[in-house]
Amino acid sequence: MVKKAKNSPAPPSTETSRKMVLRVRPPQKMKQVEDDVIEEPKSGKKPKSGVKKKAAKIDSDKPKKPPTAFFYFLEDFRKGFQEENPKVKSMRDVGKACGEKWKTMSYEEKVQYYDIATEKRAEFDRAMTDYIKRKESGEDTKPKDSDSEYDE
DNA sequence: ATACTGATTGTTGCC
DNA sequence: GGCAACAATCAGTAT
Repeated sequence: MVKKAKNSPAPPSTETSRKMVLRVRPPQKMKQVEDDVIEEPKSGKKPKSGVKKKAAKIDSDKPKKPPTAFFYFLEDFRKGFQEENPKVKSMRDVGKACGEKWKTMSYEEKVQYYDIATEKRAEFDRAMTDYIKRKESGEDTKPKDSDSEYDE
């Protein structure tokens, strides 16, 4: 008996029809106004599969995708894992262990993280809207406060 | 020394 | 319905 492999992680009633406007990739080719332009500071690596380009992410203004429930679980799991496995080095090993345990977790246990992720997504949605609004409003990134250009 | 990789699952958007 | 790509993290590896 291999136990029911299908855990059926189907939330009874949490998020089903959530028409979130989380647009990670603009489907339509916008004007693509190269204002700030995505100028890769590096050799010009663009995100392919397994994207992980760190360093010099100028898009600090752009709200990135919020971590999923699994990621939140990872954060917590990582701490405990490192304590019991100080020899473990990076997330690779932890991730595997975490993923394994994640599958063994019950929905009730996972739902906690799901809830967090859901909230984060909502917040992200708002952040994105605000970001877009701000951008359309005319991205006024002027770190120069004080220094009144107008002489009063 | 710096940039990138790998591994995990979830979420999301388009075709 | 399914795929592709991206989200964090961190040590290790490659140039």
